[in-house]
Amino acid sequence: MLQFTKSTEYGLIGLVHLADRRGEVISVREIADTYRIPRRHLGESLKALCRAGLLESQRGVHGGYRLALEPEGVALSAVVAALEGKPSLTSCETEHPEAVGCHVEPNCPIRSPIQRIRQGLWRQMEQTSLRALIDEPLALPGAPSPIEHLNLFPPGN
Amino acid sequence: MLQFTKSTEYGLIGLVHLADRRGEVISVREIADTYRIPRRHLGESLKALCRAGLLESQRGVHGGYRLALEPEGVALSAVVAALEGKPSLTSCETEHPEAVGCHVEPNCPIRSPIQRIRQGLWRQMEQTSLRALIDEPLALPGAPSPIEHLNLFPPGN
DNA sequence: TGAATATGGCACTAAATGAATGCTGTATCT
DNA sequence: AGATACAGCATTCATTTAGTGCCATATTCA
Repeated sequence: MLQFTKSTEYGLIGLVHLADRRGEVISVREIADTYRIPRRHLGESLKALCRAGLLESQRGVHGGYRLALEPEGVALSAVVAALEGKPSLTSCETEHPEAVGCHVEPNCPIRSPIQRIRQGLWRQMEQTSLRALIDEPLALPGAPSPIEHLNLFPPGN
Repeated sequence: MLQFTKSTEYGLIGLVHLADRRGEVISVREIADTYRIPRRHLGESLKALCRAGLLESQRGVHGGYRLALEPEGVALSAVVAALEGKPSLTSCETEHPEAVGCHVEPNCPIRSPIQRIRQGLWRQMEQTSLRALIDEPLALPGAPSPIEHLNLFPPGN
């Protein structure tokens, strides 16, 4: 499904919590207890964000994490990239489609359109900062011309 | 992962193929053979799109499917909704979070922000028509103010 | 200095999801 | 009547994800 993983979800919870108390070093234990999410899993997410340079860690008794950047400088895309990789949307969007056995090429009619869709979604995440996540209604992009909506959500679903 | 399912992928391939030869009734066999994708799986996708009202079917020897609407009237969101449901992005975005055991509420700091993200992505898919998929570079939404990109794709990934 | 507590890194198991196909029925054309 | 194609549902198998185990290293404090 078109859905974030738990790793990303936990990572975002952690980031928002750390942004709220910026400057402080906060332990995984505290964050996990606050939101009652799996401590170890949250830990793995924050470790990854640390490796990605979005967090700074401090070991030892009063250790924990803190933001390495201003909330304005952290893109949602960077969080997702660190925790689940850049999305491909379709399987043939790999670097070497043949290698994974994509037989559709060169006839595939959606390869390039879907790549554009992915790029659009990705760009939107690049333009969404941690700060926007925290305190503002998501600034929706200027609307392209609307299309007719027929049977958008038919009863069967 | 943030990725379409094969069902959606196959459905989009079928839709684009049908849009290319609009008005004609084309069989699953022909489409599957053209792109060398699993016939049965493609069939299930087109069945679902038919139930959703995006396609019309004709049974019998020269049966098959054709578009029920103009390509301008088919939103990407409708296709995704028919084939994999409206995305939730996070598990707590259900109608009754308590029922699925979301303990994070009411402390969850990302519930509302992530809902906005989902809505933004969804809106973008609502504004992307089948026609746009076929023949135009994806009209990217007017860019919100860009943010600094630091460590967007660090080496670790 | 040694116990306690925190992150760092890797690996593993179990549950959930997705991909693909099997089976039976119905409609249509020749 | 027989062949072909969609309709609907179920089932099997593979992949992905969620969660945890284990051990090492760093830091604080008694």
